[in-house]
Amino acid sequence: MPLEIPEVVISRLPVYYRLLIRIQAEGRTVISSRELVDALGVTPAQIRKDLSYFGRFGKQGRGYSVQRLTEELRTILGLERRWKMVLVGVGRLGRAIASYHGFEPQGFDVIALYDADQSVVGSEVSGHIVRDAALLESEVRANTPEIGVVAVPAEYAQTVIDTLVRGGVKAILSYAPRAVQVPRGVELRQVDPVISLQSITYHLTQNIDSPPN
Amino acid sequence: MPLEIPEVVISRLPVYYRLLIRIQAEGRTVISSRELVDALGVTPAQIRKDLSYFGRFGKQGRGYSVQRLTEELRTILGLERRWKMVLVGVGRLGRAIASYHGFEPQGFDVIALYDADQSVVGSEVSGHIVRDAALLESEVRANTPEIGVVAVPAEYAQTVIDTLVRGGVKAILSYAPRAVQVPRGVELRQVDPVISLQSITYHLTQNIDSPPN
DNA sequence: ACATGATTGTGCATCGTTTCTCAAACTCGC
DNA sequence: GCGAGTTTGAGAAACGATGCACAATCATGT
Repeated sequence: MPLEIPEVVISRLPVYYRLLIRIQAEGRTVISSRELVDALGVTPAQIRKDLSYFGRFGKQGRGYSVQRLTEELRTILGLERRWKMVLVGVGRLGRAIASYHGFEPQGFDVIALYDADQSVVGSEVSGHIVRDAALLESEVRANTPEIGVVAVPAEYAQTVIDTLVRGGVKAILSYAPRAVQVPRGVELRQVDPVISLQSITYHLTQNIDSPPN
Repeated sequence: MPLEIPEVVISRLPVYYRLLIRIQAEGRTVISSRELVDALGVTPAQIRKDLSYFGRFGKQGRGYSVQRLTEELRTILGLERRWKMVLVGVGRLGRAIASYHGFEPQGFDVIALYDADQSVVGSEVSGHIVRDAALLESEVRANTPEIGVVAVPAEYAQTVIDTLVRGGVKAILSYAPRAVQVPRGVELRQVDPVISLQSITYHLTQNIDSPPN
């Protein structure tokens, strides 16, 4: 059943989920697709259609129960359990990721740090002893983290990803500024602010005088 | 002329550009759309069609001149000049961004840092004296940075963005984990690893036994 | 000079996504 | 309990993006 759901729809669900958490914290109990739209950049029809791929969660004339919908999305997205991540690369960027406090409250635990540089292996970073990247594949196999986070220099990214995949990781979050490949069945997401900036500058260059809208 | 070019096309150009830089560094002078595909996840036809929105850069029977195409993309994307950015929020995340060495070589300069916390205002971070966020709007107006980078806690993100926009910034790169709004004519990109992870876990939850592909 | 083989640029068909629309279902006030 | 007003869910239309296929063009070797 869930195999024909468009990827764009999936990518919007976490946005809905996060907004609902906030609305719930504000004490609202019911909300319509129309009201959800105001905070997001989408149409009511799109929200309704997106949700309709997974079931009928709303009530005509009323809207959606905030609690019910939050729970449904949590289930759909697989956020009722915790997920284990290993972080490879403990340079400047890796350290920032390791010390980021935004993962843990959302159910994502960094369980180990790896680096190939022997001068940092063995040192402590954010409560973890940095482990030797040579041990990566075997330890991933043993500890079965689901997600590998890659923060190594661009030229090593593909090799590290290949190692993670051989170890059995099923998803990669890459911060390396390079196009990389994963085999079918492995999920890949890339975090790349420079790429984002470079599509921004295209638009800034076009609107030499800004549009009168 | 360039106003009907699909946004998806624009978003792929920086990826092509980055790959071409690497190919150029490797000494290749000519490359076909077919070969470009191997490193990326797209079809040759898509690359050709994407490029054809902007002109005819290839030669039949041969392919594209790596140098010519790199230069064309640099021009199209507006990367022949430098761009000024201000960074708002000098917490853990903001410091990591301020010290990131990946922006400057690509033409993006952080010209100033701001924070509302008086205990960090005046201190030095990555070669800049942190300035008072109360001065943000007037100093943005005076110094005309094109891009505002937002790394404040989620609850302040919208307010900071509104201030940046009032000051005349025409693009926002937001690291805040919250849906935010910008007026028409202002470009917005969001960097949000948790959102990426949450679409990953949807797929990990589906493939309880991995697909046989 | 010509034949062979390669590769572009693009019209067209296909595929996917978004938006429109409306019957059905619900709420609320009287 | 009834009527007015809302809002959902989903089929269908509209829109947009992708991939196919091929004529046109170029390089190369004989």
